[in-house]
Amino acid sequence: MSNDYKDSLLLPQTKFPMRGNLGNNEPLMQEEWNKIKLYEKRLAKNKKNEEYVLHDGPPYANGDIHIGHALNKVLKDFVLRYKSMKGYYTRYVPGWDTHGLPIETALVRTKKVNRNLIDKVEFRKMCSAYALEQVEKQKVQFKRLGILGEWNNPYITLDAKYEASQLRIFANMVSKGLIFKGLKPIFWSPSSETALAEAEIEYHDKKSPSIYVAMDSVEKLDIFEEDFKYLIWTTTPWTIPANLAIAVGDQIKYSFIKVNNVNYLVATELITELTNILEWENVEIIKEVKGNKLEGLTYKHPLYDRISPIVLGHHVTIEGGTGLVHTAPGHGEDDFIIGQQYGLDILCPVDSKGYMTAEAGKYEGEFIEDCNKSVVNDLHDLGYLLKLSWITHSYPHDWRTIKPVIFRATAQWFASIESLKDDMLKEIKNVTWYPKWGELRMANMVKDRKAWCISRQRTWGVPIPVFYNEDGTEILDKEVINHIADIFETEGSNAWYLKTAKELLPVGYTNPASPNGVFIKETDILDVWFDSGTSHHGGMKDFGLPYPSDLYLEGSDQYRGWFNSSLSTGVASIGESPYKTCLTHGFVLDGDGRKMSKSLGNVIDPLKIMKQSGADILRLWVASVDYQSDVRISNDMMKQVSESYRKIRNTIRFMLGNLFDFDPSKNKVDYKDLAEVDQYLTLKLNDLVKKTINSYDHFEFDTVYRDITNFVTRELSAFYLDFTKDVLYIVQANNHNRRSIQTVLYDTTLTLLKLLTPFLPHTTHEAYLHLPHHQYSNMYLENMPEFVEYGDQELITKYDRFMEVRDNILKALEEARNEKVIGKSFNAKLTLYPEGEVKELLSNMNTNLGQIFIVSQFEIKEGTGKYKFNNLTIDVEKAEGETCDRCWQIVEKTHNGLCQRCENIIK
RNA sequence: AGGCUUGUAGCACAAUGGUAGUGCAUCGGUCUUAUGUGCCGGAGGUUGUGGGUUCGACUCCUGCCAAGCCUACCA
Repeated sequence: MSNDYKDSLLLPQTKFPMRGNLGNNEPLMQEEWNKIKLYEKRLAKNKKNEEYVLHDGPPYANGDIHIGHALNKVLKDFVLRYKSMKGYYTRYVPGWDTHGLPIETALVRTKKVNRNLIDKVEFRKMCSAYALEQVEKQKVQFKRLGILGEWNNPYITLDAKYEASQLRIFANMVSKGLIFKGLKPIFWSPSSETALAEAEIEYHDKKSPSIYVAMDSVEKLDIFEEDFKYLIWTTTPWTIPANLAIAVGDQIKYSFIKVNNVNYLVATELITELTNILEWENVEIIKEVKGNKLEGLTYKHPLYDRISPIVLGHHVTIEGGTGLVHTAPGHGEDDFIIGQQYGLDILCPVDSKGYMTAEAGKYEGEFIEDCNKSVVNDLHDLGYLLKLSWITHSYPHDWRTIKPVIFRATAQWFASIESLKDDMLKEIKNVTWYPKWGELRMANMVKDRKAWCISRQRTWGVPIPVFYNEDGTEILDKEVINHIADIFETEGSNAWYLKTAKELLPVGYTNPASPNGVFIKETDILDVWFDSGTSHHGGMKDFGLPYPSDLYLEGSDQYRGWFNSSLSTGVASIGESPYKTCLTHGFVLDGDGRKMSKSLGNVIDPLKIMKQSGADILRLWVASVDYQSDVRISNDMMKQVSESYRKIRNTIRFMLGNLFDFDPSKNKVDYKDLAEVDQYLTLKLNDLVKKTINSYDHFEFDTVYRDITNFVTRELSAFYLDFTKDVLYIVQANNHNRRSIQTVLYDTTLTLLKLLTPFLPHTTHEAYLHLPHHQYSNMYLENMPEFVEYGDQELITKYDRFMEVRDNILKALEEARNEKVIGKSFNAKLTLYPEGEVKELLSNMNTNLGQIFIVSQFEIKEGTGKYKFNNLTIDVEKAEGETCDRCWQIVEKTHNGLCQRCENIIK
């Protein structure tokens, strides 16, 4: 019986299971890593080496992590693990962004907190507790991904130390004159008397008056020497008192038209529409003029004795209205920007409750809705109103009171960007950007940037540490702010609310503008982008990490966000970008390339994937995609990645199995003594190392993934591991050929485990523990393999060519199989008839070719065979003879069922 | 509307301006000494689309379409 000899074979033996069961095993492994302090161990190993710092961008502490977080953190772990295994001293301090509106609203929603009734400090304490809960939750989820770092020593923007650090940057910027106060229109809710953030706005339909108003031109023009009126349209008549300009589009064509002996100027393309709406008859088009010719002309305000200019506005369109836009810088974002450009006042004759102020003249005291009526009536009486109708349109409302909101200019704090721009642009050039277009995108963004509004009328954040004097002037004093920073550092920012101004100011502080020693505290807080934007200090320098960091790695939305705010504050305070390299990843879309959303039901949950398939599967997906553009994820893709994972895992398992009796310290064969094909494999592996290290260095993880999987499938599984079985299983344990092959397998296994550890840290560690005579207690303590100069390029060239010839031979064997000449290749007798270059090649092959082709009988002869290829013809016949019960080769004659080779071995 | 980006086989990715390839999936075959495994082979493409430059375009230019990020707009 053939089975009798099975025990005499050296079949693979390993306890490394075929299935990973990652969902269950990974958490146990992570616990173990935590217990043995793996992160610290690796750091200690690199202690004396060069430092490499990836500074973590803080995720917002709210909700479960989503697939985008997973992509981000996994990519970071790839970099960190790779760099660590390269020997760099690579600390990783994770961070969290914990202030801001979403947490305020989460409390209001989930904990039913009534903001109007609760004490400010009490509310802030609740926010803090909630944020820290979220941090802990996300921490667990991030760790589940297999990310190593200082999870017990993170930077959190609500920490007292962090807040203090942030204020010191603010103080620094104050001392450089970069912080100033100005007016800016923002969403304002008269019903709740508060500023609103965009997130607190709901859009509802609202019925509004729609009015067309004619305003008298002051000048007559060379090209049109008659009086005329500028025609504007608005749905907010109450803003007419604040009108300070009319905006036109510079490329839009306008026409002077005559209707019932009155001349109007309107956009040419809107004449027909307006004729209908205004029920005009006999419209006479007189002259056309381009918008840019109108700039600088003036008109009379219809209600006041005021002359205002015609200005150019990029926002002006001909999609509706008249093509001339009523402009009130105190009541609209664009109006405001144009106002800035033209040096207009920011007139805002409306108080916090929505009543007109004295600046509105006769309308003082009227609520805006009433003012609408008054203004319309007056315009009508004065003959400036051409039409009043009512329209229903989508309009912003206060999400709580469901009452309409208005745009209202209010005093805000700004950080000057203008004076930093040149330095920022210079720094952008010095940063290395991945992908390359990042530089362009960033530069464009910075060029367009206006002053940064850093104040928010909220509660949950870092207070702006400014006091007001008795005369209303603000105290912008570096020393004072640093003093506040010191207080925050020990007491936290609640001190701002718990202490009086006197207690907060330095002892004995006086100011000429406050002769009675009375000071008022600012109530605004800092924009959360200022929080996270200063993390290069609070989360980096303060942790003993160098400035600038080596790498920032975030999603492409952060060009506008964190990269930008960090660069601003970095250049402002240090004069240098906080990052040397900036690497961005795309967004995760569904299988069809569409954005994920709850309503579409196409959201993929990383926690679920990890539970079902494992973090290593998720990580391998990250490795497999071109993350620098947008990436897709779908169940099909996860299936594909799982297949790929199984291939890798099983190949490693097979190699481990064939190393069960291999001790490198005793059995290792020197390179020069390896069989030729074993040398070839060593060289191919060496090439893989070179390519892979290079790809890792350039953050090209998908190339690493592809090169490795190709190597595993082609070089190993389909070639080397297939034919070497005839040696590994059959010959004596200590046979030189066998040890030679095992040397390659050992080298290959260890090298692959090393190269794969950034991607599959759980799997490689598990496999490593099953690798006989491994050196360290943990895979992660190994270093990356290094490229070796063997100087044997000729051997590679020769074998690469041979592999092409091999393809032909395999084809011939396949055809013979289709013709039922043979089944498995061991049944075959293979005869080659090479010519020319192939003949030369084969004669140079210093190896057992029959073994490589896994045939029982092999010959090279002169002549012509049945299967024809370039410079090679081939015959495949059924091998005649008897099958050896042990090695299954067909030989001419067996003794007791064994071939000569096996008989010798058994003895 | 503007800035930036992406579009190659079912999927993931390649291709100094020079015959469109690799892996996975699929289909067919084969082994059972890697067995929830291995090996071999086949099929699969007007490179989103219309123009242009060129002897020659996946590659360069341009219009359009689709998708994504960020701005802005809705008076």
